[in-house]
Amino acid sequence: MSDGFQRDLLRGSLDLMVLSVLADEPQYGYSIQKQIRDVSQGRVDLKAGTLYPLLHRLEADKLIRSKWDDSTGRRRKWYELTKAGQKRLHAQAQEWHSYVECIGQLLTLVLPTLPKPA
Amino acid sequence: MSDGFQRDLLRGSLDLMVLSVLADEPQYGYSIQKQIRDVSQGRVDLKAGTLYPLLHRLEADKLIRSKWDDSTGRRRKWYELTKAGQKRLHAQAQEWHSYVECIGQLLTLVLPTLPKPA
DNA sequence: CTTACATACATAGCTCGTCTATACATAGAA
DNA sequence: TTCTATGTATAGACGAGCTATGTATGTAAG
Repeated sequence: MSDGFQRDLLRGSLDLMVLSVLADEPQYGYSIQKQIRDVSQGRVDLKAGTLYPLLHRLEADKLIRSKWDDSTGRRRKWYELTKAGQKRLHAQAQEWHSYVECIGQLLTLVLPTLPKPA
Repeated sequence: MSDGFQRDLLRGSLDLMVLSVLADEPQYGYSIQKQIRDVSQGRVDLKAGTLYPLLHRLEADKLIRSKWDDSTGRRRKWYELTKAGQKRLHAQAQEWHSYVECIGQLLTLVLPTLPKPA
């Protein structure tokens, strides 16, 4: 993730990120990478070595499915959510919110003076 | 973490949790574990094999310091934040809020219909 | 009394997601 | 033609958190 967030923060939420950018419409690896980088203002910059294995894992788990497009000079592998992927996305989003709330409580409990999120 | 959150969510935020429960007052391992379990309503239940190595790592990094208390039958190792630990805590809290906001944006951008956090 | 459980700390070894490094190939710009 | 951006891919290293196990004491139940 280059600069930006410390590496381990991503762990466990990268799936959520990728699934969520696929929620709208099918995309290919490189465009997923770019969109996440843009939305995060460059602070989450997935390397190829992170993204592609992740996509392969999601596909192996039947959460996304892929289709090659060789019609142009650039070979692109398009991914889209499966039904299971949509379910997983919603479940993970719920869990994420719940987790955030949980940490937030811990922080406000013991550190009421801590600077609040913007 | 037993049931509750999927394992990788904790990654990168466990340090933050432990540092934050130490912000108030010195505590020993077992009490840290209990407090985190209580605040999270049982959903973050650190195993000994997770907590103690983590504490040793934090101490090796000079973010906390320890002192044995053998005055009672129960040997307890009390930990407290160092100055560096306080700095790290605030930095990590900031980063956490920033990261949460970032993910939140991604979720609302592509999934405006997603259930909001409570 | 002795059995059981909560307390209290510790380490060895495993898992597996993310990272770095490397590889190959095309399109477009300098 | 040389450099950059695009586009996908894998091998190997790293390391945080997990499981399993070990030791030992205080306290309550039977």
